[in-house]
Amino acid sequence: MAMAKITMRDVAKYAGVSVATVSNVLNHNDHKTTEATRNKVFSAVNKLNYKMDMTARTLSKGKSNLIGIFMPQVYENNMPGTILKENPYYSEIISGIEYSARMLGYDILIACIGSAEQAIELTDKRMLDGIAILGGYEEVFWDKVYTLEVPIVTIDSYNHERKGVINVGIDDEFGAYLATKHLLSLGHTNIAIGTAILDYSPVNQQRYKGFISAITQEGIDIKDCLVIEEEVSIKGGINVGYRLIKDHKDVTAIFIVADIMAYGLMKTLHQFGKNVPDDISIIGFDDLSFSNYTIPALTTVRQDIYTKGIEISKLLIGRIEGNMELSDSIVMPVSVVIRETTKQKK
Amino acid sequence: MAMAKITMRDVAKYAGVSVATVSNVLNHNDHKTTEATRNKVFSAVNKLNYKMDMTARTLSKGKSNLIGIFMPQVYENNMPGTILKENPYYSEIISGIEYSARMLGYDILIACIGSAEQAIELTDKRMLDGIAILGGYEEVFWDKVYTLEVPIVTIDSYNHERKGVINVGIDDEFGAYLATKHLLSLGHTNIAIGTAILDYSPVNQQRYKGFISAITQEGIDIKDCLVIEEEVSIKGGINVGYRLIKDHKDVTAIFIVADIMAYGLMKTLHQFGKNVPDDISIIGFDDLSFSNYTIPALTTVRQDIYTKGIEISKLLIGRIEGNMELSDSIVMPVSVVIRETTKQKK
DNA sequence: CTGAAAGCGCTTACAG
DNA sequence: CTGAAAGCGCTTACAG
Repeated sequence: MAMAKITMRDVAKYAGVSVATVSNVLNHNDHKTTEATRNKVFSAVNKLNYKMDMTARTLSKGKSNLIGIFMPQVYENNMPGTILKENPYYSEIISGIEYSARMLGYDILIACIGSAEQAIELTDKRMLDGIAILGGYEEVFWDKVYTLEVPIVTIDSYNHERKGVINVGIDDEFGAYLATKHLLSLGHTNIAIGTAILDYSPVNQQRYKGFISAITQEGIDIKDCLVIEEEVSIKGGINVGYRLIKDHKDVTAIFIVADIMAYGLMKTLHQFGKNVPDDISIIGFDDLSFSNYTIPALTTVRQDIYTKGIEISKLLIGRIEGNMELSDSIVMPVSVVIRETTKQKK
Repeated sequence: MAMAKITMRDVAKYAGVSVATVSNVLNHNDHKTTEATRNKVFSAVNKLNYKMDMTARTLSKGKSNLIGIFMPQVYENNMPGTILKENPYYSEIISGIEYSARMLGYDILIACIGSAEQAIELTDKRMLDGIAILGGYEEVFWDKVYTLEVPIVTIDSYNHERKGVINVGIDDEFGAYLATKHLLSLGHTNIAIGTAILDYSPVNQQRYKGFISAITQEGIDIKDCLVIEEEVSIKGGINVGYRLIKDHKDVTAIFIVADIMAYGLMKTLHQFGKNVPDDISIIGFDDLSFSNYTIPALTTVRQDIYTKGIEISKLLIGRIEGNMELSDSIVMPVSVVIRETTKQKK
């Protein structure tokens, strides 16, 4: 039953040429072959339904055409999980990375990693041509990962420059500024911010800066603004809600740094009988595809997550292939999309 | 800068043994080596920080320890996307597959595929040891894919048996039966079902059967029940809502076959000023992690998606490794979780 | 332009 | 128990 595998040898024999020539034809080293030879080879390939063995090619070229997408292994309720499962942001971005990589001739290996060592090991043992790293990690993680000699692209990182790593990010500060401006323009003055733990999140430090600029620019004392730091997840958003309800009945608007947190926040506010946006206006960040469908629909800062994924592959592969023009870090645009969770202050 | 790669040769030399012996030690062919030899080898491995080159190993063993997760390439608004991005069901299941595979020593390659040929090509060229196929496809797709000689596990398939392929599924019929029973127990008699296009979805044919059983058992004429067929997505759910609003003001409860559709349905009903559950009760299917946080929280049929992913890897790898005891198709349990979208009929 | 040969880093009979 | 050698299916100088 198991048919013998068709190799280049078979193709070579069938076409009446050498294995080296088949290789040259298939690798489009056209200056090394004549058209007649190429035709013979291609027709043999079709006839025999030959498929290149990427494993052999990888071993011999030292290049796998495989890129790794690494993301943090997380635990909730003691169950191992992944950021993939927790936050649709990652599904959307991976979707873009995969599509674009495939178009460029690369396959995707995904893995959740608990340490830099795991990332390094996988990269080495699978001979990955490059890796994209999703999620936030501590400084020491990056120090280790950066010893890898393959191209790396980080996403939303703020400390890549020192190592010459490429990053695909957005203007977090400006996005937060716009969000806060929007709240301000609606007449709100008692505005809170719901954010990730700032000490651990450079991204959110940027967003907080944007928040401060807008607030300060309006002549409001930033010290009067409530800052609530919680985990970036639905549960984190729920907690933001509790803390808001508990002591701060005077807050009329909140900028919350992730749509996923906004979902949790809305849930808590609803539980406590608060109406959004009548009692409190909310603006999120990300514009996850679901945000258009919450009730009420979430006003948020939009970033084009899928396109971000596409750019990640383009840059990473650009660098892998030595195309340095394509290999600079990029900052993608943000904009606010106004839906139903923000409203003029009463 | 680029350090020379450490290979088995280096380890062998350092340990003062042959490459074959290193290989035997590392592959735990313990009956072929003495403890003393093993110790020498392991300490050389540590000393040199040797990492097995999986590419070489794959080529030589014909086994990659790589498994493929394939899912459909979809398009929305002419943009290429993936089911990953559209439906959290897939993120959750992939999360489980990845975790379990990793624990068992396998890595994961993901790819969106537009045809059976792509699946076959990837499997061949990457020498995948086995594949998990997510999503629904036409008969002809399966006919082609089943020519592959590696183990395959399908998810929620109803036509795998003829080919001896393993499947991980749930009791769709029973789940739907329970859902409908729940609605019935609340006094509803005019119950609709929102489903995928039945002709294309064996899974939903099963669910429809469960719906029919419950309805019929109650003495209600199934012909009086509204059946609305739409795509499984938020947009599909929105359309279910439109169609429900348009002509069927007498329906007081609906069973909708996917939580993701329920989200869209709730959105439409809200837009038209219908209150859930006061005006209409909704029960979904899946229990996506977000379903606990919709407003109101969604009553639904729970399946443990993450665990399903874990089982998929276990079965697939079990079969890859020839452990046939572990290799039967399994049907995982379902249960209804009552939250806030269903209510006693007024 | 084409081919013979060595090499990529492993594994696996086979001899000893 | 250990090692020399062939082989997995490619690519890549090198000769011709």
